[in-house]
Amino acid sequence: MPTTPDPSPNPTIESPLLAGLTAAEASRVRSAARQQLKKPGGVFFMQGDPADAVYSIETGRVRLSQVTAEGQQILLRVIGPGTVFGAIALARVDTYPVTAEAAEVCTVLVWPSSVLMGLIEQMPKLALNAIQLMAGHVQEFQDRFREMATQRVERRLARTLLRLASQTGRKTDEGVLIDLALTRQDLAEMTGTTLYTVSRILSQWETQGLVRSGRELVVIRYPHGLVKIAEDLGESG
Amino acid sequence: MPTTPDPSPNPTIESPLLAGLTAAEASRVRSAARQQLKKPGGVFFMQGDPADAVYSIETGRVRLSQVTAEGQQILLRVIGPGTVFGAIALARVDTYPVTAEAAEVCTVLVWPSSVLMGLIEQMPKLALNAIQLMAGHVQEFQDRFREMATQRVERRLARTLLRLASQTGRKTDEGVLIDLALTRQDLAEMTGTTLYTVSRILSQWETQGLVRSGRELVVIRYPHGLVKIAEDLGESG
DNA sequence: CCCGGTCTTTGCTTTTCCACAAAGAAACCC
DNA sequence: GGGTTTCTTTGTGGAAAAGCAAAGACCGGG
Repeated sequence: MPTTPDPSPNPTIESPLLAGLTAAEASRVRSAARQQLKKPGGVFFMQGDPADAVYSIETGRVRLSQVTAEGQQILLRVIGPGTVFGAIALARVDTYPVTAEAAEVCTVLVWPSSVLMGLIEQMPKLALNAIQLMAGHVQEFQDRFREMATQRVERRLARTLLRLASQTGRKTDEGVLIDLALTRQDLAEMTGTTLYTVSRILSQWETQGLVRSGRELVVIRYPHGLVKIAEDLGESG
Repeated sequence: MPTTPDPSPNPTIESPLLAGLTAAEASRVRSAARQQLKKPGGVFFMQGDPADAVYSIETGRVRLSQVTAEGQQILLRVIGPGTVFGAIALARVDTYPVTAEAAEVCTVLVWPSSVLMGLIEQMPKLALNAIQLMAGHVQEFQDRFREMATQRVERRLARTLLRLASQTGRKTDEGVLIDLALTRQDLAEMTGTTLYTVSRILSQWETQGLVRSGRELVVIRYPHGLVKIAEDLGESG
């Protein structure tokens, strides 16, 4: 998708919250945040905690998960640098609906939501950025809801892997490596199935040469094959 | 759920977009909208149309649906007076991801998104309302995604009916009538299943005395029974 | 009042996927 | 390196739900 070239000479990924702000505004917003460091497994907030801060990832990956009333866990997303999370705190919602935990060593920016709301009142652009962010999430989950409602496991798994590959994939000479330690259980929780089914499907794909998989490892050797499954081009495509 | 009493002496339901604004501000925002009338089946916008306006329902019900690449349709929600839709237009998204169509005779307020964005720059409160709105949608679809990922059809259908009942239910001496013409196909599309399965489950519930169902009709005779299924209190509850 | 369309039900078959069990493989930790 | 833990694979059985077909029910229009 070469829609926009990447003009950023900056090695740090800019938070989308700050997009389009003047340098002065951006630095003002940034300086209103404090920086926070977490070790792998460290928890930013738990589902049910009071929602009082908004986060933006500088480095590392964060897992967002949810536990159902019956105790089943699902993994909503795994997000990386430049991604904002906890933005729900801007909506006077009382508690976070998800748990956010560091998958790796992470540094993040944290804004107390009252502070950020104050800034929003002074910088409409910031408000529109926040709206845009939220809108993106609405779309993502609408899409994933539809996917869950209409599609079989195999296709959903293909999509999950492709999504992960686009977010966190690293090209190697063998193919695209999902550069993130995910167990079969994790993949199952993201896809809405069981670890057994994930394992079976990966095995099958492996014999077809589409992927190579191992312990907490998936390499997509032939992305087009997965795309074909994900989009059901069938036998003819 | 008698959490909040209804203090509004106003017969018209206030758009949540205007919540907390001063009367002057509210009327200014309202007067920036034009009113639009649609007959049943009339389309506000189609999935894929340029997203250039935000809507708020005054009267009537609106169906929001989506068609997958493979042509399968799903019904995302059926919304009523006071509900805002098309708010995605605030996010510089190019096209609407859903189709909005009148389920009944509808009157709505319409803001061109550029106008509303201009107002947002002047009224931070309006921005926060929009954010809140979006956040609610994110939550809803996260929840429904999780529901789809973890729960069986029967329970999902129970939840769908309870959700509909709370939004659009009308108490009768027989029970709670879902006051909206929905076919089995519609219910299936909302629940993520097939019309056959919906029909079977409703039949089963009917023999148990939980509901009465007919052509485009469902009456919940014993809501607690559905809640039990929805929450899986099992045999013991 | 009959006809045609839409909606619903129900029986049967097939597919998909889950659930459990058990064994194998890789990583970890003294 | 032995033992433990965690992760993965694979076999088997069974439940849930989809898909298909056909008949019945309801509705509206001429």
